[in-house]
Amino acid sequence: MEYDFRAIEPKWQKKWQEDGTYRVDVDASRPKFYVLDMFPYPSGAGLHVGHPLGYIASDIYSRYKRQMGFNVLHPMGYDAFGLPAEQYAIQTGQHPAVTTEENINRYRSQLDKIGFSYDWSREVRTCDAEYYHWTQWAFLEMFDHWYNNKTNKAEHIDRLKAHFAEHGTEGIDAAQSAELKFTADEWRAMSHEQQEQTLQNYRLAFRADTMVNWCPALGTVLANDEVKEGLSVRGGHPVEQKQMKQWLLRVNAYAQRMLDGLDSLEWSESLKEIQRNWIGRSVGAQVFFDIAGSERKLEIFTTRPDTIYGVTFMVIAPEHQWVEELTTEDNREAVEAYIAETKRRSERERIADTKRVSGVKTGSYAINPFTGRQIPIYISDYVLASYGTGAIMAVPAHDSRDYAFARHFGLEIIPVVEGGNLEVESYDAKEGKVINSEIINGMDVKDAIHFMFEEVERRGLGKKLINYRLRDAIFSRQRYWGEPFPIYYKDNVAYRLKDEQLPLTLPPIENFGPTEEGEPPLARVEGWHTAEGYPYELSTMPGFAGSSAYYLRYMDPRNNKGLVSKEANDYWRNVDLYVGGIEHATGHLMYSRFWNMFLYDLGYVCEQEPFKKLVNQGMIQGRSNFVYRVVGTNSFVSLGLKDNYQTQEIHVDVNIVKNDILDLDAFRKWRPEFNDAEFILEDGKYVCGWAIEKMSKSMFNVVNPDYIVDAYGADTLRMYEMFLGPLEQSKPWDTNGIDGVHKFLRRFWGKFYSRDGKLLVNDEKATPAELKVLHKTIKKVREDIENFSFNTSVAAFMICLNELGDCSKREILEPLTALIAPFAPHIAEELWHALGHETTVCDAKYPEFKPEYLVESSFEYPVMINGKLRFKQEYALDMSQDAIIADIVTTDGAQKWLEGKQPKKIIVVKGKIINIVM
RNA sequence: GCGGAUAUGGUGUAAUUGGUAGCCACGUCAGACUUAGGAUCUGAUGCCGAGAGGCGUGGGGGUUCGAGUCCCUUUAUCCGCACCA
Repeated sequence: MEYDFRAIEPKWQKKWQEDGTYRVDVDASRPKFYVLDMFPYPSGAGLHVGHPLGYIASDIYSRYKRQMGFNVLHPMGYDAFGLPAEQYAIQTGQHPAVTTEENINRYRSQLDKIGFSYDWSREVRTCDAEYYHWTQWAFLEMFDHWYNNKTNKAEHIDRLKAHFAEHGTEGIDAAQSAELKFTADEWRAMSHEQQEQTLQNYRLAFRADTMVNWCPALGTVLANDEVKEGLSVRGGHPVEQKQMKQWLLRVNAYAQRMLDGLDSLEWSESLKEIQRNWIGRSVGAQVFFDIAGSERKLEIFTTRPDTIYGVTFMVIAPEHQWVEELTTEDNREAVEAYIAETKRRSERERIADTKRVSGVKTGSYAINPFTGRQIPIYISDYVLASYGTGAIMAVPAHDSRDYAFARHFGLEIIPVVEGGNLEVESYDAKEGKVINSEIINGMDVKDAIHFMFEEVERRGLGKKLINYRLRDAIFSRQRYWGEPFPIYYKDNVAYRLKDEQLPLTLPPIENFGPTEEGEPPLARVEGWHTAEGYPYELSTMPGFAGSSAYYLRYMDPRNNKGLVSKEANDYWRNVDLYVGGIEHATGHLMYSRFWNMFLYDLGYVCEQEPFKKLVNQGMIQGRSNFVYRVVGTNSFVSLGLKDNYQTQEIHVDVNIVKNDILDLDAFRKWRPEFNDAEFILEDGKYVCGWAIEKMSKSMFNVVNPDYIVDAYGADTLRMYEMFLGPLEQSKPWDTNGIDGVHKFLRRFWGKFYSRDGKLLVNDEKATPAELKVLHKTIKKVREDIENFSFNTSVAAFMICLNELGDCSKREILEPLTALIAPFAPHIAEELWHALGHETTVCDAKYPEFKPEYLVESSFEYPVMINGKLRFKQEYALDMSQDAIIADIVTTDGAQKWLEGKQPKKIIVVKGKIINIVM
């Protein structure tokens, strides 16, 4: 009987679904394990062969953990709100809800064919009202809370109000947009509107005027992680800086906790490093500089207070709030021109020529608080309004940017640290002896920095400050297809809806574009206001809103009283294993951690970190194939002969090429213009060229998993994707090796059934050699699964089969079937039943490794390492196989050690001792 | 510029973690069976060399009895951040 995967796979998929094999529930009697995939955005293109890579790996791990006796939560859902669906809607007029539904159905049918062990009863979709109810709820909780730096957690806004009423800002250390100071009397004297305005300075979800990334082409603002090199990540449209009133999340409040939390996580070092960079903690000093002839003090931030004696000028950003004030009459024209030009240049242009030095004098002077000297204040776009205070003290001798600026404008350069050659470049290193600096002369730079932190505070010039590059997340999008804000406005004050008014559902709409006045699409909806007629917020939430807490919702997806019940959360706690792409490092993975920590502060969840262990699967690139058309003809020349002709390279659909050999008939049928194509073959074959490129429709290199499943079966697809190489590594999809894996499954089948369909399995006793092969495989595969080294475990299965020869003994095959089940669940299920089992193989105990089968003799043996003898307890796995037993010991150390001892064996390789067996 | 990662046959990769480099596959070659093969099975296959033998883990150096693995240096590729004061 042949291995008929086309019959087997649908049969078991149907059975699993009918039986609810993968349904899980809270079960206090068993340990839990939570395995999560990053849920997909259901795009119109469907899944390609790269998407399931991570899903297969996590599925193998889930199934393995389940067989190990864990109660495994392994859910799946859809991140269904988002820009592409809306863009598509604008183009076609189709409602995003309709296209999203279609896409989801397509995804589901593709996923189902691969045999995943998802508990689909827990499916969530971020665009369902019953789901985004809890996204809105979490937002309102943030609106109602502020961050207390003293207790280091979020607290209710009412406590803050009460404090203000009694003590004003005295004694408050809060995460805030701007540092405010007022007394209780002043607070009480404020109008309601003013008080609300003030509270926005503290709320964790707040509304503020900020500089935002505005993308005119998309008609919306974008978060920092949605912009790359001045272009939008989605669509690649130019992005400009613009002042707008927006909702924001005070992510910055959690910067330190998010930084500290990284140490406890089992994430790759590179991913943690990306997050550390993104948080961008830097310790420095806030220093106020007096301005000549003004009451004002110019606030700057510096990490190098030790160089303050070398400050010869100041620079403020073109967007700095005091630009106007600091500009003197005779410089006004030049300053205005400079600012106009800066505005005209896009963010992208600014980034592109960072080498260009530009700037303009304000005409004002600051006073160096340590030297008392007057120094000019400049405006330049190399200082960013968004970092620190938007103003710097310039030390041209020890900062390369200040150096370039000083050189360009002929400003003074005073060295204050010994080292480097200031004729050529600045000396930026934080090491050396301080000079020309009165009170700190002769100190080492590192000591001087610490000394100056204290000195600045002693003199009342400022204080030591920790600055984070992580910025508060802009939370509103001027779009339709997202979660509505449960917010309405009255007298220009934002109010929240009551919990029982949630969810505020997204109203239907026909025209998805912005209005003529440039307002978001929701402005078109008549009746988009409360019962009393107060207008709702018009923008919607960004893509990351829905994905920030979805892992919590899976724990209790149908709960209509809360995001997740305490019971469910106490049991499932957090995600033990999270598998997904590294592209979410600074987006989703940051926001989720923030969101989770916030809910943790409020006591809704019991774990501070959402994702304990995280594995980033590599990207699967496309492998394109080419044919070579002889120029001016319709004949195509095979790769090896193409140099004899003048040819033109044409992408050919990889689905009609196998092992780089072109299917000629399929090619002729592929496109009308190739109907009468002729071929110049080598060895009777047409060999195609190839290249590694991004998987995309236009390169005809997209491989649909459905196609692989139809041709080889889901089990082959699963094992082959794992066999391709290490999970974390990016690699091109290449179907060339798939036959090997498929052949392996056929041979595995062949152990159970003869060609004429007779069951070969017998109850003969297995030999020690066969048991050794089996247990060697069990040991290897179990270790590999724990290490996410799935490619080597697939290889181990193949070796096992090679070594077993024609053994068809139940004693061997039964554990082997259970062992392979996570990788190839369909064939394993079929064969498991052929062995006479009634229950599903998913619950078969995962075979245990018994070392006694591997060991002929177990002993401690010494190994020569760097002339020292080290003892190792090891299993003697073929240790002596090809080694030579030496008669004479040649190494001095070994000879000394061996005096008076009787070694059994001395293993020598090429005349050198490898180990000594006593 | 800063930070991180990677580099092994014609290809994807493996290496008991410092101990015989190239496991397992793909591909290629040869053979068997077959009307046939893009099926199946068997064998060979790092490179040079007829052979003995020599050379081999991006390049150069070092530590070691012994290095793909550790150290220094250099090159290339990929990824992240980037006027962050």
